[in-house]
Amino acid sequence: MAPTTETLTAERILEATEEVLRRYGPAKATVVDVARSLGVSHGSVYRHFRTKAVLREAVTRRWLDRTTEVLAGIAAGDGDPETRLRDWLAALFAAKRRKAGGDPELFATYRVLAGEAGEAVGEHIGELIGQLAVIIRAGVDTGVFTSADPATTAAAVFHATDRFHDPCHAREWELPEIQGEFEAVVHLVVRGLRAA
Amino acid sequence: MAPTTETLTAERILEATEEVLRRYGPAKATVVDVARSLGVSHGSVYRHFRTKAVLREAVTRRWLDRTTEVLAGIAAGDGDPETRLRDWLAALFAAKRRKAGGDPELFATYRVLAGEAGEAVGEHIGELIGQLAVIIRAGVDTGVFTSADPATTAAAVFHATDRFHDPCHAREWELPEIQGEFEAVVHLVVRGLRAA
DNA sequence: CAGCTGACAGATATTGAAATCTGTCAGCTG
DNA sequence: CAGCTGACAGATTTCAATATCTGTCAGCTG
Repeated sequence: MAPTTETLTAERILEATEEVLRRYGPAKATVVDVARSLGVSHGSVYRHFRTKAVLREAVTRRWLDRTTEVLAGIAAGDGDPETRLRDWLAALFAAKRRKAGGDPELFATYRVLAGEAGEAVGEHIGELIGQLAVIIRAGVDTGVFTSADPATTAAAVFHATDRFHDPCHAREWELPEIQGEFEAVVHLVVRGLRAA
Repeated sequence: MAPTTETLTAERILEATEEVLRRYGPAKATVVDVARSLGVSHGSVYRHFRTKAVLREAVTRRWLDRTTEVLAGIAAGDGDPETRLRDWLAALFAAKRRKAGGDPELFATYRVLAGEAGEAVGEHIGELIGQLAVIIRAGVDTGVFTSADPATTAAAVFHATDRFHDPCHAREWELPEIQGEFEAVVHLVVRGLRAA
């Protein structure tokens, strides 16, 4: 498709793979398609990624990391912890909702990839819970939150809000009442964190 | 299969449909199979259920109602509301986990049916949230809980625990850490309900 | 005549042969 | 000689022919 003289790098292959996935979807995107779009033989792709699964997982990881970075900025902020927590949860929900609603096909594609990816998703969730733990610890330190074990509490906050970030609930994010439900859950969770 | 002299009733058709679904799964269970297992022609089945979709939804409703009944007993209890809430949530989670883990194929079958059913699932969820609202109102009345609007709060409690009852999370119910996660979320939610 | 049957039209699912893909590797090329 | 190619074996997917199913209804049966 686009025969270039440039060197074939892992980076260029990942870019091309993302493009092919966007165009053909997860079921029909093949390694041969990726090679074709780079103007090389598929054997060359296998030089950089041992298998198709490894290539796909690398694409998934990239995609997940983009979300992580944005939220890391909020978690590392220095404002009042309760506001930071609310902002973080709202940002996560908004990002997910935007992706799912804005380009449903691409979102569906990444949902399939995430289902295939072995470690990647678990690690991503671990990072997000780690960010929540930072916020909660900050709250405990300033005396606005209570928690015997911030890591466990962070996981609880993450799971209590699963409905608003786990892709398996994506269909429900279109419902008109979803924003109210989100606010009610956040209200309940924040109350549960407050120092007695 | 079992030609009986008994009258053909909606009840008997539902029973046979459940059996056929259990045996063949949701993809291969046909109206013809149901009729065959009752020893009648498929035209007779259509006399009681206008379409295959209506028949399947009726089966789904039956299945959902079995869960509702068990929990209604707990919700209507007269013990301390916090304990009642904990028991109710634990019973819901235990029931789901037992069904999903005990007979995964049957559970997968009902998951497909629930996905097809239009109103049925929404109504079922509405009933469960209604039961939670009863418990929360009891807690507000006795002064152990605080809630400006028990109906909204009940929905928030239900959604905060989605991870532990929504079938889309069924795979995670096998994880060893799930029980701890459940307890952490319940702890957080109960704290959020307590009167300040 | 109330309830059931079975043939039918259009929609959907199954099947198996042909096409394509994955992953490997010996050898070509710059 | 480092990096790429393209043919290959076995696995997977596609596609079109074939079979089955859904929903209807005129007519049979007890």
